[in-house]
Amino acid sequence: MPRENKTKFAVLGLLTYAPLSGYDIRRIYAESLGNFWSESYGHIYPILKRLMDEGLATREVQGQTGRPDRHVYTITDRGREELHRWLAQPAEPLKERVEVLLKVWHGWEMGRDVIVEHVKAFRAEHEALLRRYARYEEDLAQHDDAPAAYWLLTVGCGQHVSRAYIAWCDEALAKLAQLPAKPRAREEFWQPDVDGHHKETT
Amino acid sequence: MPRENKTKFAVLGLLTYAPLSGYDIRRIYAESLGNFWSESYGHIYPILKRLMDEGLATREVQGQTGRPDRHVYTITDRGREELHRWLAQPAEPLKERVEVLLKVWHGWEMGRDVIVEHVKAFRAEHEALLRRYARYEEDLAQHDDAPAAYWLLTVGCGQHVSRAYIAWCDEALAKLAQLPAKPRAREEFWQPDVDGHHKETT
DNA sequence: ACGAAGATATATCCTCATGCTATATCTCGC
DNA sequence: GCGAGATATAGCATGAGGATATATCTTCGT
Repeated sequence: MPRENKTKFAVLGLLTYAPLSGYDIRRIYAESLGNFWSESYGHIYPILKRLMDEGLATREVQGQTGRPDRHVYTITDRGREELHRWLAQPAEPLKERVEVLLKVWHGWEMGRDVIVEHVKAFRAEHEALLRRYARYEEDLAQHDDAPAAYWLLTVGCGQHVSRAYIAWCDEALAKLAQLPAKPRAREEFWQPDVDGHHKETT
Repeated sequence: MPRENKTKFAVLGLLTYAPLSGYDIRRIYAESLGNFWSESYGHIYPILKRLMDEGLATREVQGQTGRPDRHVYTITDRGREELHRWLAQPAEPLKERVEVLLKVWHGWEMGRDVIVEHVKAFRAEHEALLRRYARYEEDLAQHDDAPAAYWLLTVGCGQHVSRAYIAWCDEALAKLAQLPAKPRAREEFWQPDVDGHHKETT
């Protein structure tokens, strides 16, 4: 079975709350779903068109004086069914690409100090995220709609994860401080292990 | 500036440790880098070909009796320079797509119990990951090469994150237990807020 | 001894995802 | 009155992902 287009469901999901245009969706993304679901904005318009073709949404073109027309999409009953079908399915396992870890992994190739900088930057990134989560949490706390309870859960997840990353950064920085600073000497290791004593050159 | 092909550097990075074939790379991925860096195997062979075209690696074809030939790639000095150039650059900010959170976000649309199942499955996924990390950590602890210190750091990160996810799951399950089970009644909320009292129907 | 299952090995295909860019006009502050 | 930024839709090129094709050898159970 081919992979499902997740963007489709993210967009469909937003349409359950109100009829929206592509531009609206993009804006709402940035401040809510964007916390845990990266979206390619260039993908939204094609998806909206497809939703219409498949009968999962209807489009109403609102002519505006001066500005380009607003294409407002409304979810249909079939669209809602399709969303429910997906929501009921188990989520696929997480696939991560943590670039900073790919760099850390090659630490010995580059030398310690470069890695230290990467880890520090990563730490700063997550401190900024935590501040962002706190702001969003405050916003949500103001209206106690039932859906907001679920939205708050997703924010909580981001907070747990960012705190974990920060804790790891601190731990990693402490460990890095005890490693030799020099990068590898070219033929120093990973030789077929015949003699059993390949030490680093400090 | 266009986006950089990260796969290229992941592959190039592995080649710094030994000359490898596409098949080798795929296998090594699965058990080491795969912990934090998902790779599309269908991408590895084209990348290897490109590395050769760009003079970043050389290829040696080892004819084998019976089996297909092994194409073994060796990194060149230019390849190593290219890798170093990338390693020195700051990592791009993390972009996540946590599918389970996208489902949780729509919890009110589906009803509580479906979400509870998703969270439980997510929890199990990370407990399995933690077991995997523990095994890998043991393996690494056996040979105390200098590069292994960096590899251990990446494992530590995975452990922090998985523990954070598990903690969040427990917290979320407790909170979910206190929410009403019923999914939303269609026109119950997100109306333009004229009257200020839209309650859920429990 | 024989077949099934799985490892070894390279490669392609199609779709999804991403980020940049194009295009056009209005609004607001300076 | 002019530039910066918001409003609005859309296309393009490349990166990423996963299923599948192909072919042979090894290992294990029966």
